[in-house]
Amino acid sequence: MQNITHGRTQTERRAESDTRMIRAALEMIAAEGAAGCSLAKVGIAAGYSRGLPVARFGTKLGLLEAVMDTSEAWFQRRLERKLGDRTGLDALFIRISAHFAGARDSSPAAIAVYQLYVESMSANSELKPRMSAMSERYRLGFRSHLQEARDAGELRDGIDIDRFATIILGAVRGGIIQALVDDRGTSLGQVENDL
Amino acid sequence: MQNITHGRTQTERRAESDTRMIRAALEMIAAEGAAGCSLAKVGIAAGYSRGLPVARFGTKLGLLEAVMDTSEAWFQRRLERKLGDRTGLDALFIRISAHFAGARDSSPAAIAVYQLYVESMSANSELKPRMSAMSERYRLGFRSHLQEARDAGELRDGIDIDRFATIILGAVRGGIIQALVDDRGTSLGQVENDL
DNA sequence: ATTTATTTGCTGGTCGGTTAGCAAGTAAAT
DNA sequence: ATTTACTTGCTAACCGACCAGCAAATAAAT
Repeated sequence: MQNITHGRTQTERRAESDTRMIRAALEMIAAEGAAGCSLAKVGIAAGYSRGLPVARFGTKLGLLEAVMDTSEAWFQRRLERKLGDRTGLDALFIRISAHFAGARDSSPAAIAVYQLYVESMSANSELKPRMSAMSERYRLGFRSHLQEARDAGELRDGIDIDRFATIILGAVRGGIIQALVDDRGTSLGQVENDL
Repeated sequence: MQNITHGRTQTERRAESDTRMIRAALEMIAAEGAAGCSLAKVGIAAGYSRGLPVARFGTKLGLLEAVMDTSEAWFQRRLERKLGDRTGLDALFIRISAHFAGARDSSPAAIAVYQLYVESMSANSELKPRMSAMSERYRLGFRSHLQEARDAGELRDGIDIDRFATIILGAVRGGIIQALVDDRGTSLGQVENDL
């Protein structure tokens, strides 16, 4: 292909408009919730027309799922980079820290995911199975480190690692949500330290 | 007043329509979130016209605040009845349990409050100060029991009761939200036990 | 290499439905 | 009779979604 002056390939165009719309949706969800993130506004905010998001994602649920895809991939990359090859309690703390970090530096992706998560509590029930799956994945992440820790003798006996993983995930989420409501990160580091 | 046949007093009429509308709003918020709770639908669901909620609460925010008033009062009564005159760790556990209990028996009031709480994370920012205040009140509730416990020597030294209260509240809320998303109360009792 | 055909990215008009809120009216209590 | 509870008619704004069609990119034909 020549790509002489300003002509981009169709694939490039599509990729750019996709990422720009997802980014716009991310910020809109983080700022105003899923309800405040309308298809039309996303298109305009991304620099296109109000019709494009529906042409691309089909329906609003489609847009939200694309948002989830992107955000989860983002967090996963970030987490794996931080984890390296650590295991056990060491890895556990890093994993906890990664959850807090996403919210602390106010990454729209992290906030948007939390927003969608809590909204799936009742509304947007179509996202609920996806959110349950995500929770279970997170929980298993904690659980695997607890397992490693127990195998390595880092954990005192008589600890139900399934329960413990659930509690950790709950506490982490509760702390983050609290910090997001009580105006963005006053005591995030504090909570993070005591776990 | 005579109240001869079937005529109720104006105050009674008003009180009944008020409570019926609040109750309808409560259930609607618990089921579909604040966005899905429209003024018109509340009026109809309460057995009146679509216009009454506006006539009574003025604006949607007014309705939501009335909902919060009712729910907080409801929880407060319930809590005080359960607490009795207990103090210290004893009271702490009861207070924790009270939070879980509200969600476990699927009381619309409790669920609606959680819904509004998490939604205030970004949307409906007009409710945010109110939610912050509520959080602080809850946190101080836990803190006071921790204080009593420390004074009574029930607590080991070197514990920052402010931090600890924050963590407890976060963990409780995280656990409840988790249970509400992951389909209503599988592991609520579990989480409750381990605190 | 140039023209033609086809696909694809993108726009904007439009429709049906829902929303919050106001204003004017009716019914009921005082 | 007058105040108060409640209903109904209405408006303007917004929503998700469908659609016809333009323009740029790609493929096929010459």
